[in-house]
Amino acid sequence: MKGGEIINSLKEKILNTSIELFYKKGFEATGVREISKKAKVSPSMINYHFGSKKGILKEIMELFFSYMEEYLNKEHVEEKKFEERIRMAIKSLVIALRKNEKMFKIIMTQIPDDDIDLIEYRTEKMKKIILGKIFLDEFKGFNSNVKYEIIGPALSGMIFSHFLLKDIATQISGKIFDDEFYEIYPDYIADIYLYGALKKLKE
Amino acid sequence: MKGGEIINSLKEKILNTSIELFYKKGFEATGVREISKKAKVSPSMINYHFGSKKGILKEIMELFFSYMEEYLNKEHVEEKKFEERIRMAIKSLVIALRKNEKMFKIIMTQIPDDDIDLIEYRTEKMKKIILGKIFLDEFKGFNSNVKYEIIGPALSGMIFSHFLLKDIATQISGKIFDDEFYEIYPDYIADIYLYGALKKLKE
DNA sequence: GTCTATAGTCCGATAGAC
DNA sequence: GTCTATCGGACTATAGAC
Repeated sequence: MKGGEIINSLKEKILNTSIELFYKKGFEATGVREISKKAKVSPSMINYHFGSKKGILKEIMELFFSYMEEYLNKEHVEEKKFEERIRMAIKSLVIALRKNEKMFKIIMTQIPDDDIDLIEYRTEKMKKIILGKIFLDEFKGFNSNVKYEIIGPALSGMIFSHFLLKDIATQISGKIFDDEFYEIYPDYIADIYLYGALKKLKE
Repeated sequence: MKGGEIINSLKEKILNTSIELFYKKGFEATGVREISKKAKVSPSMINYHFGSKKGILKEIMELFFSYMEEYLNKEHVEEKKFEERIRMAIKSLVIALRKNEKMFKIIMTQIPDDDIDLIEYRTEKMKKIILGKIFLDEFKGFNSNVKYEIIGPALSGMIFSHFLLKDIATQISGKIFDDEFYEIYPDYIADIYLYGALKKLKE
């Protein structure tokens, strides 16, 4: 499971099936019987391998965040200038989220808000990714009265909402998001964010 | 219920309690017993007034969309120029969503994806709000090769994600979104969208 | 219109055999 | 490590009295 080892194939089957079902139907709407039936294992295997249904959620979070940290650490953006750093940060974030979009949606929308452990774990990890690694560091060179609690979330909002609202966007517009789309998407977002829609529209 | 009439106080109690619970815990995680207990009515009143638990969801959608349509129809932006129209559209959308942020989050994240009727109803109404009323009309004056399926969602993404991820944003940043915040928020979003973050940072 | 009582189903978790 | 069988409780919806 960790780092691509192939151990415990049954556990992986449960995990992958759970990701599909939690993504499509939601955590609460998915029963352990449904997971075990679709994964072709016994229901008791869920409790044996994960302790409880919530235990699956915990492992999904660990898998997602360990992937994200590893992926985003690979990038060396320190030596680039501001525009280029923002552009690269957007590109790598889009790639990383696209590879894990089901887990991302589950983690952002399906964690029960009364499970303090899971909520705190998510908060800590998201803080590391959003504040530490990607956005706030980039703004340190600037000394203005800009509200960072708007300008940062404005960027992450453009990206996050795409992955969270993908299905609804497809229902509304009919647009399907394929490889061709994701090739131009990060640069478009970067352009709008850095230079605005007006420049984009008039060019 | 419609247009502020005060009829059927028990039905309203159930509806308001449901909005609170669906927002906080999610639709599936909330039981009819819990709603009825908190609203201090009998569980059978839910089926009497709404037919089923899903019936509450349907009424929440109708309430939200009738409010949004009424509110957004009040604005007369046709005579303004592009920048001003975008700015006003953002402001009225933010005000309308803030007034109904709980219903909005429920509608965007809690509709069961296998309930075709509810999904289609949401799609039709969202299309009317997003495509027809607010964004796409604004771009008709431009003849460029700009991808509207990016530039439109980029704007709605900045706004929608704020309301969908508010709680997580507060957990991460500690920031609380008060009246003061919402006074500057729409213009900030408009500035970033129209002219970009770089201009904002350097001014 | 509102209640109590309950029917009928499904839930997550576990005991115990292999 | 994997299975079958089952416990105890919670679920939504409804019947029927008032």
